[in-house]
Formats: sequence, C-alpha cells, structure tokens
Amino acid sequence: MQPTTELPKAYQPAEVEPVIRARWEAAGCFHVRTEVGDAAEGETPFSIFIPPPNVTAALHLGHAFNNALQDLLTRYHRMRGCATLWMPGTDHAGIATQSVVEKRLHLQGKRRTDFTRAEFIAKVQEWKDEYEATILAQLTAMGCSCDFDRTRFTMDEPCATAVRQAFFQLFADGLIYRGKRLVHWDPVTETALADDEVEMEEVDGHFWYLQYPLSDGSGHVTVATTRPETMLGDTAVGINPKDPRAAALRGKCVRLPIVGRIIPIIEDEYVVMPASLGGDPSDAKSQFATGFLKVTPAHDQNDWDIGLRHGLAAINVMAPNGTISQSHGWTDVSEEARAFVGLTREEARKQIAAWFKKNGLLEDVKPYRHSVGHSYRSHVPVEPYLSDQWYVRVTDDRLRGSALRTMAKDQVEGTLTAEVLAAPAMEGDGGLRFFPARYAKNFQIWHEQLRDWCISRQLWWGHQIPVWSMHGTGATLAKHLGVLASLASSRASVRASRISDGANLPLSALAATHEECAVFVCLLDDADASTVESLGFRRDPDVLDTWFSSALWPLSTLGWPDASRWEDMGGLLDRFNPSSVLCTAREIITLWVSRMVMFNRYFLKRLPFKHVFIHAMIQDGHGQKMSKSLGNGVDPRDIIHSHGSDAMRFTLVSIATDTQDVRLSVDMVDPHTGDAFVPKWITNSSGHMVADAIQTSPKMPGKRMVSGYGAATGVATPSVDEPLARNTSTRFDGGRNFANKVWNATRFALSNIALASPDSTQQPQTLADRWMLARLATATREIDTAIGEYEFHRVSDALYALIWRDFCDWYLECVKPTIRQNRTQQEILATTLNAAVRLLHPVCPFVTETLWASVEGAREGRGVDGVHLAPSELAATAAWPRIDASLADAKAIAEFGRVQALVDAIRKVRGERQVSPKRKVNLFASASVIALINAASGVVETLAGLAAVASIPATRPTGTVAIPFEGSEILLDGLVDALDVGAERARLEKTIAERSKLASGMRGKLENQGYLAKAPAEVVAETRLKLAELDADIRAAEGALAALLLG
RNA sequence: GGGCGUUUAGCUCAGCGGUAGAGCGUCGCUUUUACAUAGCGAUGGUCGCAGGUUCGAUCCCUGUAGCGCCCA
Repeated sequence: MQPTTELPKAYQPAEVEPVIRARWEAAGCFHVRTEVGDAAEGETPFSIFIPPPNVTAALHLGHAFNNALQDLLTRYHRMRGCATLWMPGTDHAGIATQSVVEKRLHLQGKRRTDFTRAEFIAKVQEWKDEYEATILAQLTAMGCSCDFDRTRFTMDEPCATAVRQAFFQLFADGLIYRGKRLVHWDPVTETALADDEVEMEEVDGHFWYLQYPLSDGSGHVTVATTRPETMLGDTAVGINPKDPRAAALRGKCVRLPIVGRIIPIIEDEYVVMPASLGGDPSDAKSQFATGFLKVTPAHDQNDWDIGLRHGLAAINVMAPNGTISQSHGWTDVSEEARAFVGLTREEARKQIAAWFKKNGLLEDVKPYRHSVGHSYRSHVPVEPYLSDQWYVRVTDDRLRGSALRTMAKDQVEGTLTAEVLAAPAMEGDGGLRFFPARYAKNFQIWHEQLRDWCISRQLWWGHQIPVWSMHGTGATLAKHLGVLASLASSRASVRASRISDGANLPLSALAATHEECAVFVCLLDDADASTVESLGFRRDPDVLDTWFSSALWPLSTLGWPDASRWEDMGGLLDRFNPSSVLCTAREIITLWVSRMVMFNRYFLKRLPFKHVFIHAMIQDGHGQKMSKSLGNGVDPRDIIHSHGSDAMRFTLVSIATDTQDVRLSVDMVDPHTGDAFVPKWITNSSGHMVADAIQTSPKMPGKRMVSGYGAATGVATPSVDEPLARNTSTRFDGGRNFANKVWNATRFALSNIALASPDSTQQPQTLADRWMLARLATATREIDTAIGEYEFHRVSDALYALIWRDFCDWYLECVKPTIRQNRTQQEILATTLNAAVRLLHPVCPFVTETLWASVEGAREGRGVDGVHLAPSELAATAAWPRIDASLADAKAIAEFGRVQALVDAIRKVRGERQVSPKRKVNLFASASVIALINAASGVVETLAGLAAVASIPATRPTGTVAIPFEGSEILLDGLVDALDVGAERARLEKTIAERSKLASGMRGKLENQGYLAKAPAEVVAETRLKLAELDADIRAAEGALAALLLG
C-alpha cells in the first residue's frame, strides 16, 4: 500500500475528476453486456431509463438533481451485485427545438419557409448535435454511470423503427383515427398543441355586453362575452331552460349584427343564469351573466359541445395565423362583415366592439379577470381551432383502463370502476407504485379524466406521420383498392372515412358511396411508398407529438420490436424491461409516465417500470422555477468548477426531501477575478427576478460581464471583453467541506496504519471499538432502508453522521493515543474506513474512487469478523458492505452515549471558562461515573482533557467546579487558577433554573390524574425516571452552590 | 374551480401525539503535526393564525391567511 504522504493536504476535485473518469471508461464498468450467465449475477437486474433531456438546451441544476439521484441508485445496485443498466439518451423535443432554431433564423432575418424541409431539418440536426454533445458531456462531468455505449436519441434509427411499428399497430388496431375537432391552436407557430402544452394564465379581460335584435323585431337579447370577435361565427344564442324568460323566446331567432345571419335561440342547461334570476351566486360568472350565451361552435370548446347537442353548424371565421378569414369555412360574409376580414384577432376584437358601440348595440363593458390558455412555446393565447388531426384513442380500455389497472391496490383512491376492473388479468396489474405515495392520485385522476390524445403536430422536426391519403368520391377512390389490397396486410393498413362527418366506412362500401371520402394508407416501412404515391396518394406532412416517441423509450432503447436488427441489443428487452424505477418530476406524471405505461402495456403486455420516484423541483433563490427563458438555470458544470462534482452531488442528495421544492440561491462568479458575488437583480417585464443582463465586476469596476439572463434573452451577447459569467452557490460549501473531510480523515487513518508499530498486538475491543462497529452496522442499515424508500436526504444524513460526526469527531479522536500499538484498532480503523468509502461511493464517486487503492491497500491482511468486504480493483465495482446484525450492539451505543454526554458536560464547562485545550484537569466523581470512565478505557481522559480521575473525597476540595451529571455531582479540579465565584454561582443558578423548569413540567404531568390513568405505563415510568434524575441534578447543583457560597 | 404540497431558529430545511433538531450564519475559545474547506463551546424558536379532539397538540381534525406546483 502506499505512502500516504503522496496525498495532498486538501482534496482537489478538478485534478482528480478527469483521471477517474478515464479510469472508469477504460474499465468499461458501466457497460452491461448482452451475454447473460455470469455466475456472479445473483441479484435481479436493475435498470433505469434516463428521462431523455431535450436537445433544446443544456442541462441545469434540476437535471443535475434528477441525475445525481439516478446515479446514486444505479451505483448502489451495481455494488449490490445486480446486472445494472442505466440507459442514457436525449429527446428531439419537436416544437421546442424547432422553435429555438426558428428563433435563431429569425435573428438573421430568415424564416423556416425560406428553406426546403430537408434543408431546415439539417439546420435543426446541427443544433441537436451540438446540444446532445453538451448534454452528454454534462452527464459525464457529473460522474453519471450511464451505459454511454448505448446512448439513444428519440429520432435515431432504432427509435424511429419503434415509432413506426407502434403507429402502424395502433392504426391497424383502430386506435389511431383522424378527427375534426377543436384543438388548442397556436397561431404563431401554427400548430396544434396537446392539452398539456397549454398553460393557463390569469389575464385582465372584459365582459362585453352585445345586443342581438330578435329577427321578428320584437326586441333584443343581450349576450355577455369575453371574445366579441368570434361573434362573426355565431350560429345560435343559448338560454337556460330554467330561465323564466325562456318560454317567451321559444322558437324565436335573432339576426346576427354585422353578418345578418339568422340564428336560433336554443335552450341548454349549460347556459349560466344571472344571479338575479336564480343563478348560483357563488359562481363568479353568474355575477356577469345576462342569461344569454352566444354560441360559436367553431371557436369555443363548450360551444362545440352545445353545437353537437343541438345540431348547430360550426362556422370557422379564422385563418391558421389567427386573422379573420373568409377562406376557412365562412361563406355568408356580408358587405358589412367584409371590413373585418384580414384583421388580427386582437384588432378584430377592438373593431367589433367599436362597431357595436357606434351602432348603439354595446350595452356595457365590465372588467373581468379570468384564466386563458397560452401556448407554452410562443406564450400567446391559444385559439380553440377547428381542424383535422390524428388522435390516439387513449380512452380505449386497452390503454386507459390498462394503465389504471397497473396501480398498486393500496395506492388507489376509492375503487376503480367496474368497467375498468372487468378486463382480463394481465402481467403488471397492481404492480406500479409511486414514491412518495401521494403522487399515485395524480396518475389516477389523470387517467380517469383522460381525453383522446391529439398526436399530430404541424412541424417539420419530428417523426413524420406514416400515413398516405387521397380524397375524392368513394367511387373514384374505390378504383385504387385493388392495388392497395395487393400490399401485404402486415405492412400496409388501409382505412376509409367520409369527409362530411369523419365516419369510418368499410372499404367494401366505398364504391357505392358518391360522397366525398378519404382513403388512408398506413405503411410499416417505406418499401411500398412509391407504389402508393404512384397512385396519387400523398404522405401526411405532419409529425408526431414528441411524447409519442418518448412513450416508447423503455421499448425502443432496448431494440423493440426486433433487437436482432441492431448490434449488441440481444436479450436486453427481457432483462431490463420492466425497469426498476423511473425518476422524474411531478408534471411528467401526465406527460410521460402515463403514456409509457399505456404503450408498454399495449405493445409488450407488461409494465415499463415498477416504481415511479417523484422528486422535488429546484427553484432559484427567489422561488422561481429554473427556466431557459429566465436564464436562471445553473449549468452543473459551473458548480463542478467552483466546488467539484462530489460536492454538488452530496449537496443535491442532502436536499432531496419528499415534502417541498428546494430554494437554492445563486451567486455569480466574476470572470475577471474569479470571485463570487451577489449579482444585481432586476424585475423583468413578466415580473420575475432576474440577474441584470450586464453586471459590473465588484472588484474591477471598469470590467463588465453578461448574466445568464442576458445571454438567454439575447439582451446581451457575451464577448471577450464582456464574458458570460459562471454561477455558483454557497449551498454547495457543505458538500465540498464533506469531500475534503473524507479526504483528510482517510489521509490520517492511512498514516496511522502505515506508522503502526511493528510489534503492535491484538487487544480486546474497547467500548469505542464496539461502538464504532455498531454505528457502522446501524448506519449501513439506515442507508439501505432510506434508498429502498427513495428518501435520499436520509442517505446523506446517515453518511454525514457516520463519517464526520462518529468516525472523525469521536472514533479517530478516541484511538489517537492507542492506535499505533493496538492491532485490533488498526483492523477496525482500516475496515470501518473501507466500508465507509464504499457506502459513500454512490453519492461521491470521485473522491472515493481516488482514495480507493490506498484504502483497499490498508485493509490487506486486516479484517473484522462480521464485516464482509470483498476486494475490488475499483470502488465503482466494489461490493456493497455486508455487516452482520450481531455487530449492531445496542448496549455499546447506549453506553458510549453516556460517555459522550459526560465528555460534553466537561467540555461545556471548559468552553464556558475558556480553558485552554492544553490544560489538563483532575476529576472527582461518584463510583458509577468512575466505572463508566474505566469502561471507556481512557477515552474520557483523552477527550475531556483529564489528568487524573478519583473518588470524591469526604471534604470537598476548594476551588473545584461542580457539574451535575446523571443525578450525581462531578467535580473538576484545576480548571482555572482562581475560581470566579460570581461566574460559578451564575452557572449553577442557570443550571438549576433550566432543570427546575423541566422538572416542574414533569411534576405537573405526574400530578395530573388523567395522565396517570390514560398515558401508557412506560411513558409515565419514563417521566418518573427523568424527574428523579432532574431532581438529583438539581440537588447536586444546589449542594455545589451552597458549598461555593460557604467556601 | 379541483387537486397536491407548504408555512418550524437570521437563512435553507428535517422532524413529529410525550415540552423542538441539522447544516449554514452569528458570537467566544483554539493554528493541539488529518482537515481553519477544521476543532471545542455558546447564542438563537409562544413550530402562520383561530377554534376543536386528547391526560397531553408543532404533529390529528375544522376553519382561516399567505406561498408554490399540477390539472381544468
């Protein structure tokens, strides 16, 4: 083993991290091989699929948090001997990535449409390559033990193949359909959005009160609306059937102003009645309602539903870019209405309101604050828009019901419906468990309220939908059926539908149909594409929602549907799917977890993972989510730069509690001086606290730099003179200090072992020795339990307590005087250190791997019965400590606890009196305390700085300081040259006051008959015991006080 | 509007039916050859507010106020 003098005085992460990463890579220890049958593989396989980060941007601390926890789990199970796979990769993030690239083009004055689709995709691909490399570099820098040889991308060939297979199968099984529906439409990016891509925001709007004249001239009705511009598409006015005015209006119509359209008054329960006419006063809307609702089926989801109930026409008055248009379904455009065509929806709102005002039909305007859906991408209000889209029928029991049935029985709230429970049993039923358990409810509610999933996106970047279509009369389309029928049904699926209502048509009925129809051909691969295209079929230009490919991640990354097509994937699917656990954040439950469960169950008839662990979110110092647009996301490499990877990981693990989100205040690092400082904060236009774009160097006032916010928003561009400033945070100091502590404790332990005297002999284990081993045993057990329950902060707490508090502060201090002569202690020291390094490895892989060779070397030829530590070349592949339960000696822990209390009591007085550590004192004590001191074999003398210990003499020596301990008095002699009677009196009086307060509380309890009668006997007994001890302490202190005053 | 969480020491957070803990910060003492990124000690909290249940409530229940997130 090696000369410990080689270890530098402080841990230098920047120097060792690259070396260690190279060592792991050379050993290939994170790569799981396809050959099974290794005899060592006793444990069940362990696998995690990384939530693939978006290639839109680099990772921030939130990702670092997520990945630190995954790596902890992965390394832990690898050490436990499991065949372990952590599958890495990235996600193409369709709309997000396309937007950032479009935004960049926009800065150059260009648009997507200035390029061909292929050219544009090539540009996005470049972006993807850059950020994929960045992300993988970040994961590597963090020390993530992913199987990087298997890194996937959601648009690479294996993933694309899986997507094609899944789409084809769902299409053929009738679970994918084309539907005309109101979708959430983003008029800026001109694409449909999924429900979860819409963010609700509170907006200050208005209610406009518009008068619509009755067509028979008998008066008017007043509708209240927040969106007057949509009135151009009104096809009815609704009234609640319970409204007293309804009967008189039955059968009447109104003449729609501007347009002149005659539209019916219909009765529907959905219509809110004004509070004055019996509406629910607690409903805010009833305060604003007139009882008349303009019904615009093409521009409002609720109106669409009303339209379906009453057979109303849906008239779309807008173009895809959100302007008023006569070309997308609006045919009865009057002269008067023509003036509004071409206006933006915002402008149209103003002008329509103005028209009503000018014509005396605007009855009122009231301010109204309400929530409006906004595009999570372009941030403009989402338009409910009528369009043809592709849907997955997730409401089918084979998807939704199947997902609900996976829930662990005890995590289901109430019971699942009979309909859901009626399905035949399948593998994985009841097998999905959430940690913390409360998140199961999110999963359940989401599925119970699920609507069909709109999967088409009007984008270029993504998986293009593999459907070719042709429109025409049924009869003309039927002519192609012969050729289509010649295609293999296992690779081509054909469906037909009627345009007018979207109804499915059997292919056999097509020839007899003279209505407008569409034929859709879904192809499993492109082999038959030219055949289909030669008939005149055109491929759908849209791409799939990103989550469609993400939903297949646990399948596609393992080679599904046919692993033999890819190198080195054989057998992985059966070994590693279902995976062990998915680690992710709350909002992902609906976006991703749900869809993976549905797809994995549908395609593979089993779960994608058994556990779902949901972790907190990392917020910045102002309680704001880290986001790209705010530029408040901290690059983990900045923290690694300032504190080291292990420091970052240890701190992140320590803040992984299961209750609340974590606030992490962020400082900046001055690139000119390297100093950390608190940046100048400003409030931006959206009301967020951000670091001002340009910051001035605190130490070099002439120098400036760009903040993350400045760079992210493009307000400032980093340059040589004004570089981008890194971030840091003092929150990671604790982790850095801990890594350094481990480093130095190891250095010290190794040096003592190296310097052990050659004739050192076996000695009986001391109390401290037994205690140290007991603590090792209990801490190991605590770590195992905490990891099993996904309570990660308990892991770092246990490591901190074991290594810093117990091993460093107590054990090392205890053995300092004896270790070099005592072979037993050398063995315990080497063994405990070795085990501790293993326990720490999953959290702090770098410092432990760096120390590993020395720590293993020191243990050669030394061991402790009951502690099993198989030798290993690398810490990364070392066996997790196995410690016999017999070592968890509760008596040793309790007795050493008394020793610690005694030492603390003496140190407290020494501290108060500011006694030099060098000064040794004499101690007089009762027989029981002397017995304890003897049992501790010199430890009390060492740690409390005692010269001699003796029984309390018959006459109290003068100048001694008295301390009550365990109900008797101990006296310290020689603590100070001259006793300060006043100070001593104050100390004793304070002690008496403190204990008396506690004692009176307990006495009060014991005088309470209810307490004596109803509290558990052991609690009462304990109270009595404590009270007796307190009383004894008080008597001892009073005795000392009396002696002091007499003397 | 529904759901979940949260409010505990100056800060960041644990905890929990039996009279409150950690880390950091602050204040003393200590450069004692593992570590000053350290050691020893101290200071610091009517556990958001109001009711209720209980022998006993920071913890359970109800209400209320603030904050955060998810869903509509």
